[in-house]
Amino acid sequence: MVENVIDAGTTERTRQKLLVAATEVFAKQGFKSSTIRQIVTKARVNVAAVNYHFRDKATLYSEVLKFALGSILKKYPPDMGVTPGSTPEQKLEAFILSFFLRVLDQSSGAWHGPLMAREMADPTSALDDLVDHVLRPLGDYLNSILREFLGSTATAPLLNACAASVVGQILFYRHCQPVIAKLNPTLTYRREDLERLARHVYEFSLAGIRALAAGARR
Amino acid sequence: MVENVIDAGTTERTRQKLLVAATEVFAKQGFKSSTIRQIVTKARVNVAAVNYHFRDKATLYSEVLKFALGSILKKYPPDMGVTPGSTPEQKLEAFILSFFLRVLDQSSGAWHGPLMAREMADPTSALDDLVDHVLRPLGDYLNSILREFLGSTATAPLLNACAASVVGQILFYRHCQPVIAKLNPTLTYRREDLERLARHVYEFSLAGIRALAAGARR
DNA sequence: AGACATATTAAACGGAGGTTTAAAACAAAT
DNA sequence: ATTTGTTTTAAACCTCCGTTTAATATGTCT
Repeated sequence: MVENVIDAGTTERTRQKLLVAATEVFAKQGFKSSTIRQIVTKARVNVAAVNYHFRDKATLYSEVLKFALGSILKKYPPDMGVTPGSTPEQKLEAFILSFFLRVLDQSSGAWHGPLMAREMADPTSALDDLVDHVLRPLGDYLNSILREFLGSTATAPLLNACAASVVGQILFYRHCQPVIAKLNPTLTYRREDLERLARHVYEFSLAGIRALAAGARR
Repeated sequence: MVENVIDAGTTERTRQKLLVAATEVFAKQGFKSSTIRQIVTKARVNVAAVNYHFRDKATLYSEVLKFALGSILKKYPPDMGVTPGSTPEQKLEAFILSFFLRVLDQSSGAWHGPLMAREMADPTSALDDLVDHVLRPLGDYLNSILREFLGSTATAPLLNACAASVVGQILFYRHCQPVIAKLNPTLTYRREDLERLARHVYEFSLAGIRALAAGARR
């Protein structure tokens, strides 16, 4: 049993290797379709490692989700590049761009987008944490920006509908990516492409919000 | 002919019972997580029935998808209630409302919305047909409406971006329904609610489109 | 009635998946 | 060097799934 020469002595612990490999597999295939044997093969560890270091497959998934979400908001904070004194327009544009980068970042090891998209569309028990710690604060922040456009008398349904309009335009590119790739094969998601898409959504939304603000004031 | 009491001795053929049961199971759980034994139990037929009447699980799924999509477009055609002579505004509003009804219709046996959402986010080999026969024609029709606003000189990227903005606002309510239910538990999807949401998306989008049309003309 | 195609059924097959086990390897401390 | 606790390993276990089989039932036509 001493014929193991593949790696001799990395310092990376097995647990960490499993987390990294599992993140990619879960992001690409979802919880149910991913198999423990796929994960341990990619991590180059034994089949029993998952059940030893984590209790079972579900616990591993939950740990992966927590880890991925913690790092994504650190990398692209919602208020990136703006100060409290910035204009509402600047805040909105920054929110939209950072949102685009967050969900469509394709740099290596950025599996946050696919992971969250899967969790939203096909929730596991881990969704509650996701909503409480990430999505609700994000929505509240967007609403605070929108209130600056719509005035303090704006009704909650109007605020929510506008927030949905902004976020929906962005998430479309994530949730429908397979379809978009077929309908529009030339579309890519490099940094510059995302900035162009973000600018479109910003201009489109700004006009929509201002029109509804004018309507509400009447 | 679809809604019938479950009765051991009805004249409903096994094949039809399988289609109905499979539609619900696939819509609720997705292709991979659904099992043949779940489907045949709900249909009250033998385990071998799927492989006898359809060739295998994948073919059954593909038939389910085809059947569900055929009926939904018949029920809510994209141009419902408008004539070729209608104004662009009327066409756009009709397109948005029919889209909302199509993806969020909650009448019993309406599993089209969840089915398509799953297929878009996590495609099987059936996606190709879906794109060619349903989604591409739908997109072309929306583009033809948008061209009436943006002028014949509008670039393809601008048209596509506007189409994405319109469709994205609608699909948000479908793809993120689990999250929306947690953030905004009071939101319901009765016919009147969908008409209100459609009106919001229409007004929001109309302002966005007109602003971009003005910008493009400059 | 008999003959023939079509449907249905219970049972089993083969494979894959998550998990467990028990032995071996390793590390640190005595 | 021996002990002790932790980690890794190969192998097996057991369940569930999609599919097949071979026998039985159900019609249909003459």
